[in-house]
Amino acid sequence: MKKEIRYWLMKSEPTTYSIDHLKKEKKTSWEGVRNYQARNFMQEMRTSDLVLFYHSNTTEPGVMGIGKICKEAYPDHTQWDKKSDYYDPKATKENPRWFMPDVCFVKKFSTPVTLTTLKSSPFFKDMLVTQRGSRLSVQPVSKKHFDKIVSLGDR
DNA sequence: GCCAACGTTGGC
DNA sequence: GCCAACGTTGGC
Repeated sequence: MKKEIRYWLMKSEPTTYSIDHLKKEKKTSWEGVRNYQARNFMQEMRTSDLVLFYHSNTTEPGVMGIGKICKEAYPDHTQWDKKSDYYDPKATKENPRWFMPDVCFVKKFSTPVTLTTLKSSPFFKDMLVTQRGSRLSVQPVSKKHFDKIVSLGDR
């Protein structure tokens, strides 16, 4: 069976969870996503897929480094936790609504690839993240965009 | 802190 | 099933 690596972009607010947190922990469960489109993308993710780790809602939003999917989507336990911000009263154990993969650390860029950089080049103009009003926190990325961003960030 | 863009909710 | 009201995201 053919197995092709796919590429993704995942947003996180650095005050909540930054690339440095991931670097230190090596691995994290991507809990808290409460958007169906983002959830569906996470369910498509396969082990070894690569992820652009993006900082949102910060002074310089942009891609900070690379992660890798190290466990495929499974139910997000915070949906059942009444004390959690991510609690969803409509989710049941029999019928979980929300799923998350585990993401492992690969590398932190020496040079972050900022949203400004991405927006300034026509090469990236059809990326979802550069489109105005794109709030989607988990997005597919093409190989050409992934490779280019890595070449800009990792040097 | 503002606000545009977008997703979700709920009344009808 | 429509759509107005509301809540959230996230750049600036």
